[in-house]
Amino acid sequence: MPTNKKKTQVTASPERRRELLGTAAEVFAAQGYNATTVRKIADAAGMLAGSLYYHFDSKESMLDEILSAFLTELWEGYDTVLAAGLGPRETIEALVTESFREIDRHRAAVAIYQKESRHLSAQPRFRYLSDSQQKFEKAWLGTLERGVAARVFRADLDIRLTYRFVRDTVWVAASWYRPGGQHSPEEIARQYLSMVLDGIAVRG
Amino acid sequence: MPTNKKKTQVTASPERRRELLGTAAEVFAAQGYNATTVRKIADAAGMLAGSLYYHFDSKESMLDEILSAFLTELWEGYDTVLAAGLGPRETIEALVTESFREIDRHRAAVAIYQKESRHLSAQPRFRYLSDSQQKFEKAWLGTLERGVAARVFRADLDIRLTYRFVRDTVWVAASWYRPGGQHSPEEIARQYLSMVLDGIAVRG
DNA sequence: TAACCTACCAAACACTTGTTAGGGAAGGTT
DNA sequence: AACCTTCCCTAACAAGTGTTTGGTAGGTTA
Repeated sequence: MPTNKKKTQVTASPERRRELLGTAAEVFAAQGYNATTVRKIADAAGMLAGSLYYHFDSKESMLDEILSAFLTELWEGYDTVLAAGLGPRETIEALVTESFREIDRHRAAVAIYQKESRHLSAQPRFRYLSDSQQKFEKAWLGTLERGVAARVFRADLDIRLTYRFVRDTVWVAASWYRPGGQHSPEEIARQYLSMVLDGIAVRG
Repeated sequence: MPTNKKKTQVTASPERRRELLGTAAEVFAAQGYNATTVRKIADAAGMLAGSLYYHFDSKESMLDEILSAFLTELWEGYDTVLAAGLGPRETIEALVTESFREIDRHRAAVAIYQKESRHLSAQPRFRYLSDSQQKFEKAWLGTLERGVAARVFRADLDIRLTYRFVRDTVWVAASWYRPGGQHSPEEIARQYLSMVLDGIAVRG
């Protein structure tokens, strides 16, 4: 018999885990990770604080699971886009669209990631956050550089500034986006791309 | 003799208060408000936790003072711009430039504001955060609408989306901006404006 | 010198925090 | 009927939290 299983995972059902992680993510996103007590999570889930430890072995592991699940799915989509061999502009368009779809699916996780990733990435357990961020930068910055070289993106801008600009414009949307609103993720992506690529000024 | 003074403000010197608020703001910005203990602040200030209460009457009042001081100064600058009677495009340019100057001066406060304002604004004590946000929206959204009417901004974009776009792209900069870097606030503002107004794509 | 003020320390307080241990009810399996 | 599994509760724990109280070294004033 295998003995190295986590004790809390021996009998807990995966569906219930996902359900609880969902409510935990909502509370984390709304109140912030540190301001969220396990009792608040338990309240939102309709149970008592101690009962959470039947499914998870710590508050931190809930956060871990939420973030890593999100990043795993995110990179699935990104890698598909990056492997498609598109041109720079089309790659940016696809990445932005994919990002908004991800915000649509993992709104809470994205919000948490935005608020907490900076000071979490120092912890060894959340090392994968920095790794992801580096991969992220490589993908976006590389695409922008290709675009400048191919003369589809302007060459007179500081490219790192442009990178941060594009990156931020996409992800901060998670702070106000609500699924089921009047705009679909694809529509929001279209408008964002239109602004980033062509600007908001009327062309003279 | 006046008796309605706050007890902790009777003898504390304002200079020392500002000094301590500065280090507190740094710690809040780096670790997050809730994750920051008063002992950490005291450590950073080279004193013991209890000694902070000679200058301030609570941890929350430190946060309050940091945020309200920032917003007061911010609106001083904004109101000057808005009262200048500039055209829509020039108003946007001036607001963005002013914002980056504010980020330069109150980097920590801006970072705190960004992370915490959402869930703080529910508290009655921080009501002024919502007030400020409303004023903010009125100023920016109004200017954008004027610009669309005057045909200097595109009419084919969702204006609320544009507002969020412009607003967010400016303020998230506080999360990566470091004073004394290679770009001055004005230079960063110039490049941001160039991207927002004209886009990053090469004009065909 | 004596009284006073400023700015801090030392030590504790009541409370909240994440977490654990043991138990038990419901329902399925043998 | 006995047993097992799943899922939660009750009740407590130790550590950490913001805050208070009383004291005190050193400078300033009377």
